[in-house]
This record gives sequence, C-alpha cells and structure tokens, in this order.
Amino acid sequence: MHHGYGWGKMLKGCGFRITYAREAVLDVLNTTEEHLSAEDIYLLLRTKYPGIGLTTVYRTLDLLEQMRIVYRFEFGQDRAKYELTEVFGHKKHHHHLICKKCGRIIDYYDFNDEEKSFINKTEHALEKKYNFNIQEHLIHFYGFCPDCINQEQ
Amino acid sequence: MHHGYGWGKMLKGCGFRITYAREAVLDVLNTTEEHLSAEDIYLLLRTKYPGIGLTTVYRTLDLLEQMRIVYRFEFGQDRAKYELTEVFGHKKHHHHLICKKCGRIIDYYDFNDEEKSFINKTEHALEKKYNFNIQEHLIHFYGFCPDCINQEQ
DNA sequence: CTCGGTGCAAAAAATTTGCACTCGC
DNA sequence: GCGAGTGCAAATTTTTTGCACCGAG
Repeated sequence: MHHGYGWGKMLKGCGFRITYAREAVLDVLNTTEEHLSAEDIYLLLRTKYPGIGLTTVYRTLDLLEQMRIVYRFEFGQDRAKYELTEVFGHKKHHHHLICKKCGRIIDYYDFNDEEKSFINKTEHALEKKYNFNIQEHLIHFYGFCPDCINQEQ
Repeated sequence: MHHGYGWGKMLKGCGFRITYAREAVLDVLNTTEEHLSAEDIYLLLRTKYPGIGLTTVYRTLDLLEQMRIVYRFEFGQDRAKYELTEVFGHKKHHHHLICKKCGRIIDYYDFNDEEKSFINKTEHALEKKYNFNIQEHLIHFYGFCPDCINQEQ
C-alpha cells in the first residue's frame, strides 16, 4: 500500500503512526475537488473505510492541520472546511471567491504573478514593521454568484 | 439622545426600531478598539445597560451584519468577532495580521496604493470572469507575533 | 394598541473530552 | 507488549429557537 503523496513519510518523521483512519481521511481529501467539512469527510469515508468515527476525523484533521498537510478554512457562517495544502494535494495555491447567498466557493488561480509579488512585498513589510513571522495568508472575495444576483435581497 | 453614527437613521429607514439593546450593542462597539465576540459585548454591556440578554446580543449582531453596520469575522478556531464597518465606525478600512499562537490580532492600515489598485483590479477581473457581484474582501496574514516566536512549537 | 423586539429556558449544532479497548510498530 | 490512536457516549462550547411578555412608534 503506498502513501503516494508524502504524508506518510511526513507523519512518520514526526513520530506519528500511519493508521487506517488517517489513510481514509487523506484518501477522501485527495479524491475530491470540494471543500469538505469534518462531517462531509466522515460521510464520504464510510463506504470505503467503514468503522471510523466522526471524533477520529476531527482528531485527524487537527493533526493534519498542525503538520501543515491541510488548511482549515472558515467561510461565512458555515462549519470549518478543509483542503490539502499545495505540497500534499494536487491543487496549486489559490484564493477564494464566495457567494454570500448560496455559499458556493470558487477557487481562482488567475493573476498569480502580480498577486505573488504584491503578497510577498506586503508580507515582508509586515514582518519588518510588526516583528511578526508570517506563515500564511488568506484572501477571500465575497459577493453574489450569477445564480443568486437576481434574487438578491 | 442622539445616535451619532447614522445607524439610527439606517435602521429606521429599513423599518427597524431603535431600542435600548441596539443602542447598547452599538455603544460598546463604538467605544472599543478591540475585536469583540458576542459574549465579550454582552459582558461589557452589563454595567452600563443592565438587563440585556446574550440572545439579544446575537440577534442584534445578526441584524447589524445584514444592514452592513458591522462585519463578522472568524479568526482561527475562536468564536466569531465583530467590528463596525468603515461607514459606521471610526476605523478606516484595514486588514488583519493574526498570531496563530496567542490569537492576538493587529489591524494594519499601511497598505499602499499598490495594494488598493491590486485589489480593485482583481475584483474587476473576477467579476467579469465569474459573473460575480463582489461586495467585499478579506485579507488575513497568519504567523507568530514577537512574543510567541521564541516559544514557537 | 399593535407588532417587532426581548428575556429566559431549552434546543440545536459543532466540536472536544474521558475512558476503556485496539492495533501500529 | 507498550503506548499512540480510536470509538463511543457524554460533556462543552457556541449559537439558535420557542414562547410569553414588553415597549417603540
């Protein structure tokens, strides 16, 4: 059985074990394009990997977040959602466009060069000014998607 | 009694009433620089405006968010936090720098013209490409603050 | 005087914890 | 075999809802 994405090595290297539940969660995350909540993952698991509890999914996601294998996002009023980081998943770095009405989330990859240089510059300036060690950023645009614009309040 | 910030007119204009509880919540939001959770606001209220329940604070914040009088933020694992929007508060538009360890939040204003033009450009491009109507953006940088860098994991 | 707004208690929703059992190494 | 990892049930935490009463307009 191969843990093709490097997370196996990553966990082992930090003294954590490779378990059935962890494989299951990572398999689901690798197999979908969607942004999944802990419960979404739990429900998707159950066919292929029966016997895993929701508690374990939460605990696994916490661990994976700490290991920087997944990102945890909070979009709007919903529950937290997770996706693999660039290093461990197959999605490149992207930002989000979120519909305030229906909650639809679009990953967008455009504008990257400009964006990258802007972000780097800002990060450096902030690190210097506030003496912070910046590790990541979050850029979300909120609005109404085409389907919701019509029936907008 | 004057509702000096325009929110009175705003609420009335939309058919909502000016109440003791709403004044109380808005007074607290106006009086602090901090990012406050519903419960923070509830606790701060109690001295000056006794008798208001936490439920009402939640309901008031929901209303104010819908009226675009407050922003609702979710930073990290914490509960949601609120602050007045530019139009109704005394803070200008800003972004956030957040410590992943202690949760400290810094508002920074010193993003330059470059940042503004980058954001505008991006918003327009996204609106065109995805047919979205974009209303706001959220930019957060996450890292470790000076106090936490030392004892970092 | 009439609803919209409110307090309280109770429910729901999301996540975390305690504990005995299991399984990776 | 030892201890990290797990499932289950129960607890917590945060937010929402039901309902009778109150007060703004």
